[in-house]
Amino acid sequence: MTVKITDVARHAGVSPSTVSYALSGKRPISAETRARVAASIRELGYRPHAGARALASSKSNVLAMVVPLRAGIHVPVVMGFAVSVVTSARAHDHDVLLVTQEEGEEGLRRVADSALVDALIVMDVQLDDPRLPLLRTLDRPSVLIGFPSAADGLTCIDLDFRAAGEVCVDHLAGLGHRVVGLIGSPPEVYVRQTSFAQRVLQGFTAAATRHGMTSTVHPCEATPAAAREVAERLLREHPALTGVVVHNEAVLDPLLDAFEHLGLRIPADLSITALCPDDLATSLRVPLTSVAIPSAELGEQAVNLLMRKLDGAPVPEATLLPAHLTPRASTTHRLTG
Amino acid sequence: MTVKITDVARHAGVSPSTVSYALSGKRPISAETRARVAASIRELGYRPHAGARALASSKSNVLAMVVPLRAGIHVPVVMGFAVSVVTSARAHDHDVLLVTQEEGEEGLRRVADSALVDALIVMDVQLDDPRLPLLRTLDRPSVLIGFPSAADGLTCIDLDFRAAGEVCVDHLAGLGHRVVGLIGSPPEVYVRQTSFAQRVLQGFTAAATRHGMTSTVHPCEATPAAAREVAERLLREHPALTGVVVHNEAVLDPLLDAFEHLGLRIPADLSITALCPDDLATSLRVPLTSVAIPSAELGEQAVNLLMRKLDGAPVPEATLLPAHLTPRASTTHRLTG
DNA sequence: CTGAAAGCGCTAACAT
DNA sequence: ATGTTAGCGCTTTCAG
Repeated sequence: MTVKITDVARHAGVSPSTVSYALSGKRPISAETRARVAASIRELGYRPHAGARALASSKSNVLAMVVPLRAGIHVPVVMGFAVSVVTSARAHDHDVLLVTQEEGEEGLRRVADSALVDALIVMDVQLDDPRLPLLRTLDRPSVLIGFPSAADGLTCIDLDFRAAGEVCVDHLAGLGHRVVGLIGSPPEVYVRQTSFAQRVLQGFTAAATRHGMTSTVHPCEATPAAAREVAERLLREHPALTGVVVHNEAVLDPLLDAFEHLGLRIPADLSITALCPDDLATSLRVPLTSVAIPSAELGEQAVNLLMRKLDGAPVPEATLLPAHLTPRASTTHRLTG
Repeated sequence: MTVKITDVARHAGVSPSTVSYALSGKRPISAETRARVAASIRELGYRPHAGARALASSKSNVLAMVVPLRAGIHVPVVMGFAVSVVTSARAHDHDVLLVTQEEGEEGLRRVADSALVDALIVMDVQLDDPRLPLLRTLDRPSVLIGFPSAADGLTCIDLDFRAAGEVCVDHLAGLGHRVVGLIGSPPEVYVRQTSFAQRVLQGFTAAATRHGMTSTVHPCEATPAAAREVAERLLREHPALTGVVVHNEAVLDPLLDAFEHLGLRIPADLSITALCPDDLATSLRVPLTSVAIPSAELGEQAVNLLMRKLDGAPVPEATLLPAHLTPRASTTHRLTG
C-alpha cells in the first residue's frame, strides 16, 4: 500500500536504520549510501509515518498555537501572527495545531499530555491568566505572547507596549504639543486585564507626566459609531487638545473621518499617532505616524524561542521587541497661535 | 513516567484491550468494568498517546485546514471560518492542523501522505485550482470551500453567491430601483478567478437583466481611498443610480462615508445592500440590508461533510447554502419624482 | 560506517 | 463480556 521505511531500505540495498539515519543525519552516512537512499526515497515517494515517528522518538514535531477569539482583539493582527508562526514553524520542520482559547486549560492539557504536540505558543495572555500554573507544570515547553503579572518560570515575548505608549507621547511632546489624549482599546480589554492595553496606558501616562503634559484617556469600542462619539467627546471636554495616540486598529479610519467632520484638519489642527500594523497605517487617507505592531516578527521570534527550548538551550524569560515610531503625515508641530 | 494503557489496566484489574474498548466503545463492556476503568483513568490522569494511537489504528484524528493568505480576502471571514472549523472538529473529537496556502500542493501531500491528518479542508478554491488533481488522487477525503469550474469527484460547499447577487438585485427591483451598481471585490480577486466573486457578478448581472434594469460593475480595492474614488466615479458616470450592491467587506464604512460626503442620504437618495457577515452589517452607522456570509455555518457543515466521508458515507458533491437577505435600514423605495 | 533487533503505546484480530 | 497477542512503522540502542 503506502511505502514504508523497509521498502526504501530494500530498494536501496541498505538496512532500515540506515535509511532512518540518512534522514535524520544523526550518524555519519557515506556520501554514496546517502545518495542511493535519497534516490530510493524519491523514486518510491516515501513519507515517514508521522505517528510511528512520534511513537518511536517521542517527538511529534507539532506545536500547539492557542488563539484568542474574544472581543476587542484585532483579527488581522492575530491572523498575521498565526501565519507567521506557521511559516516559521515549517522552517524548523514543525507543523502547527490550532487550539482555541475556548478550550481553556483542558485543551492545553489534552494536546500536551497526549503527546500530540511537543510545545505550545499561547497568545493573548492576561495579567492573571488561569492557564499559567498549568503551563508551569506541563512537561512541555511553552512561549507566551504577552506578559502576565508574574512571569517567573515562563517564557514571554511581546512588543514593548509601554515603550510604544511612551514614544508616541515623546514624539508629540517634541513637536510642541501640550495636551494629549489616548484613544484606547475597547473597555472589555482593560476590564479583563489584558496586559498590552495596560502597558500602553502606563507608558502614555508616564511620558505625559514626565513632559508635564495634560493627558486624558478614553477607551473606545471597535465600531465606527463609538469612534465618532469618542472623537466628539474628546474635543468637547478638552478643547485645548492638539495630539492623540490611538491604540485601536479598528477605529482609525472612522476617527480620521470624525475629526474631519468636526472641522479639524490632520495634522494641521490635530496630530495623530497610532499603534497598529504598518500596512494599516499607510493605507489610510492620511498616512499615520505610528508604532508598528510587528506580528510577523513576533511570531517568528516566538517560534525561535520555542525551538531553542526544545533543544534544551536556555532562553531569556522575557523578550521585549523594541518600539519603533515611524513619522508619517499625521503629525506635525503644534501651531503656536 | 507518563501513565500508559497498561498502567490503567493493572490499576483497574483488567486487560489493556478492555481499557481500549472501554474508551472507544467498539465492543460491549459491562457497566461495572466500565466504571472501574473510568475511575482508574481519572485517578491516574491517563491520556492515550496520540502517536501510538495513530500508528495502531491508522487514524490520527486530525484534520488539515488550508487557509488563504492572499490579498483581497477579508480576514475576519477567514478567521471566523477557521474558528468554526476547529470548534466543530473538536465536537467530533478531531484536532485541526493549520496549513498555509503558501505550502501549495507539496504541503497537502506532506500532511496527507505522512498520515499526519486523516482529511483536509481547503479554503479559497479557484476556478482552475492547481491543487484539484492532487486532491482527487489523494487517498484521504477532502472538502473544498468554493466551487472550481470542474468539481467532479470532489466535495464542495459554499454560500450560494450567485443567488446572493440575485437576491440583492431582486430586493432593489422590488423597491422600484431601475439603475443599480455592483461595487465588487478587489480586481485581483477577479483576475485570479476566485469563484465566489465571479458568481456574485453573474447573479447580479443576470437579475438586473431579468428585471430590465441598467447595471454597472466596479471592482474596488480594499482601502478607504479606493472606496471614495469608486463612490465618486459611480455617481459621476451614472447620475440616475439609486441602488448599489456591495461585495467588499473592507470598504463598507468608507463607502457610507463617501456617499454622505457626496450629499446622498442613505437610504433616501441611495439604497445599499451588502454581502457581508451579519455583525458587520449591523455595526455600521446605517444598519445595512444584507445577505449574510455565514462563516460559522460553512465551517460546521464542511466538517460534517468530512466526518461523513471519513465514516464512508456518501455525501453530495455540491452543497450550496441558501442566500438569505435581511432587510435593514439601508434600503427603501425609490423616490418617484 | 552499517546492521540487527528491541521496543515506543496502542488497537484489533483471535481467542475463550 | 473479557483476555492474549501480534503487529502498526519508526528510532535507537547495541554490535560489529
